[in-house]
Amino acid sequence: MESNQFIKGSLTAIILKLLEDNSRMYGYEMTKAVRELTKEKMNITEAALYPALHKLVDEGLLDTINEMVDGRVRKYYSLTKKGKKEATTKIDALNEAIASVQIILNSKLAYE
Amino acid sequence: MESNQFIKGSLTAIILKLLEDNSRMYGYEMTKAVRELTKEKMNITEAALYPALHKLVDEGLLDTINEMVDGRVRKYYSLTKKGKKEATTKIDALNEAIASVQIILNSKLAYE
DNA sequence: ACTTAATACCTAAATTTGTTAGGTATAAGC
DNA sequence: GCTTATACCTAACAAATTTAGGTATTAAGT
Repeated sequence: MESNQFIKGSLTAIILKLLEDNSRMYGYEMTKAVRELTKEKMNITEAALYPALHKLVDEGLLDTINEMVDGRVRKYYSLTKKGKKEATTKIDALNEAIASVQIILNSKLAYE
Repeated sequence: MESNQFIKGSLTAIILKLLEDNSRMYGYEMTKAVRELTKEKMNITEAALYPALHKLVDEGLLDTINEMVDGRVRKYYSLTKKGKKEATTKIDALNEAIASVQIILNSKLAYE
């Protein structure tokens, strides 16, 4: 997995989508989920993920609950009410952006 | 057009795709082409475009030729041999990245 | 007992990329 | 003479991600 440079800015939407479908997840679980779902094609690094999660908490889009599991702390994230609205907005926006990119990528663009 | 934050990193691939289809284009023309093709949904600002073009020239992926048209200089860009190879690679990579994002965005992801 | 892999959290410095906010200059339309 | 469109550009800043670590527990292998 050389690079993720193509999905810059989409990380937030991906996090929100995961939490829209799962009600609660913890960070490490998200990285595994994305790797498995995309068959190792996409890897969300923890160094990118954790700051992104903290920012979403600061913005009031996510809540957290700590739970002890097997002697380790897990920090579960879930969408706030505001987060649920934002999830819809951000996911729609990303889908539209992708649609635009695909117009460019997947057509013969003899311009003018 | 509030923001392009979703397409970060894809600008290079878009430039290469435009030049793959058109053999030569100038910067201002690229911005117009993308706006028109995406029906104003995507806007590539000149401030993002020109530095990106210069970088691709520095990397040996693009050649330039200046031409006088109506008393103004136009700088036409075209793919070098190396640029043609990179175009294929980068476009494929972006398509795969998009496919991965779509797996996440467009399915019920009850994980675990 | 020791080491490695997996789980689970995290940060800091540096880089990359893009935005914001300009600047220059010519041509065309009113 | 003023505005819009064409056509190039840069510099300062902000945002997002990468690189490169760190800490700590549990499970598995030797």
